[in-house]
Amino acid sequence: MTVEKQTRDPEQTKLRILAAAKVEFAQKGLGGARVDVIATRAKVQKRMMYHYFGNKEALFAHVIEAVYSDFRDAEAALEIEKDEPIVALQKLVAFTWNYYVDNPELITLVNSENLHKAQHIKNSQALQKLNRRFVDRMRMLLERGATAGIFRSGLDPVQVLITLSGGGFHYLTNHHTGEIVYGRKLMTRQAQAARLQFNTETILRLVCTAEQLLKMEGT
Amino acid sequence: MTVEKQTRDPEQTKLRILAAAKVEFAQKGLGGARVDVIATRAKVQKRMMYHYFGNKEALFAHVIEAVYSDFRDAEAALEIEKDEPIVALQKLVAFTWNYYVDNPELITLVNSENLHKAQHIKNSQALQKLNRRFVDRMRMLLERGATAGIFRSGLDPVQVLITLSGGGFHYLTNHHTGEIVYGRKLMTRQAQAARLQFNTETILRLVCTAEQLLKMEGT
DNA sequence: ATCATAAATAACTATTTGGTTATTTCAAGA
DNA sequence: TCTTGAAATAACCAAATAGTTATTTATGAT
Repeated sequence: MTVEKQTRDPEQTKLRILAAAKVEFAQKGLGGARVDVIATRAKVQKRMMYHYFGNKEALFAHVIEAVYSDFRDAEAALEIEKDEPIVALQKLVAFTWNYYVDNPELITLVNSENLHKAQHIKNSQALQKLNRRFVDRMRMLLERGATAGIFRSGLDPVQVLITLSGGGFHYLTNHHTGEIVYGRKLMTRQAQAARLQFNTETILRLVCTAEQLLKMEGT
Repeated sequence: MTVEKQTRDPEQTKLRILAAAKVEFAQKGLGGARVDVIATRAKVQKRMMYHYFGNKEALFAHVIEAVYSDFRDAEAALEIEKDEPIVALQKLVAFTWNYYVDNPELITLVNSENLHKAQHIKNSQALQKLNRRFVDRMRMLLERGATAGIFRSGLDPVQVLITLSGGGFHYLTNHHTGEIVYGRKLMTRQAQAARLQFNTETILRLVCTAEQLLKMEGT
């Protein structure tokens, strides 16, 4: 029987630390997270975390940046510019919602980063570039729709994006207090499906012209 | 000159602790908040906090409950049932937005409570009662509008409320990362006014019938 | 083979932190 | 006015916590 020898693998070690940190930071926030817990969960000596990442906050910054950039990469892969405007919008709303549902850490991590005034990503050039393209994609989509006469013209892509993401993000991030405030379960399969549908409707009604809405109500 | 003698005032002491706790919890979250900081800021011996509130988490629970119930009280005082539906809705959107802007602690406290799965308010009867009435007010408003033929019928008041509050809450809670994501200032006076206007528009387009929207575009 | 370097381990520490013990002081009701 | 319970103070403590020092060990290049 082989004694478990300490195989050296810096890449794997870094990834394990990052993965464990993501879970811990997402669960407790930056302030509530414990480096010992991260080390234990990563099955790594705490010292290695300091070796590879410097300190707790720098580790947090790494996690945030990775999580954000994964999100944008996935969104870019949708290639909504290839769909007709309404379908593209529906796809984007659904994608955003499903991504939040499938990656609940994203939400609590973003909240934690905001509690700290976004100081950990403030100077990330990589994120700024990713995000500029993200806004541009929405701008172009809105322009295509307006040219086709189905979207209102003059819509601010940033406002639309905030409303679009907020319709999912806000629901999910506050679902615990929400269940008390609204007196109903919010995370059942049906409730989730209902929210996605409602949010899709909200965005379409926001973006489409009144004439287009009348036309669609017929179907 | 009078030596500052220790005047006894339990009510004032409790209020000072509560006020200091609200600031500290809002600023750092439950996990990041420090009881020593709260005591210092309240100009109170730390022991008094334990005397009146038991422990850190119980104090947090008190803060959350107070903040929530202040919010609902203020909303109830609007008496939107006295206005015609569209005006009532506009008032409610504006009130909600302005309340968030004027009480930024509310937002971070709610986020923190959600990170802890709402366990501190889970059993509050008082909040449940307040909130049931809150949902009822929206339900009645939607019914009034539908009867008048200006709102769509069959709208779920909970979905509308979540979208309405989310349009403000999400914008404000994530404005730090938002400024990086969207590459623009989000908290200038103009940006704030623009967001309120946009959110009002979003809710009206969501709730009004297409015919009503066409009619309103004329003006 | 050996050597230099980075990876991994183990034990330690200064400080912080939530919470407590022990004591004094005020003020209202008998 | 005296007494009693609550309000306030001060000093203390054990556990937790982020970060370090010191040392060993595997591995790839020479």
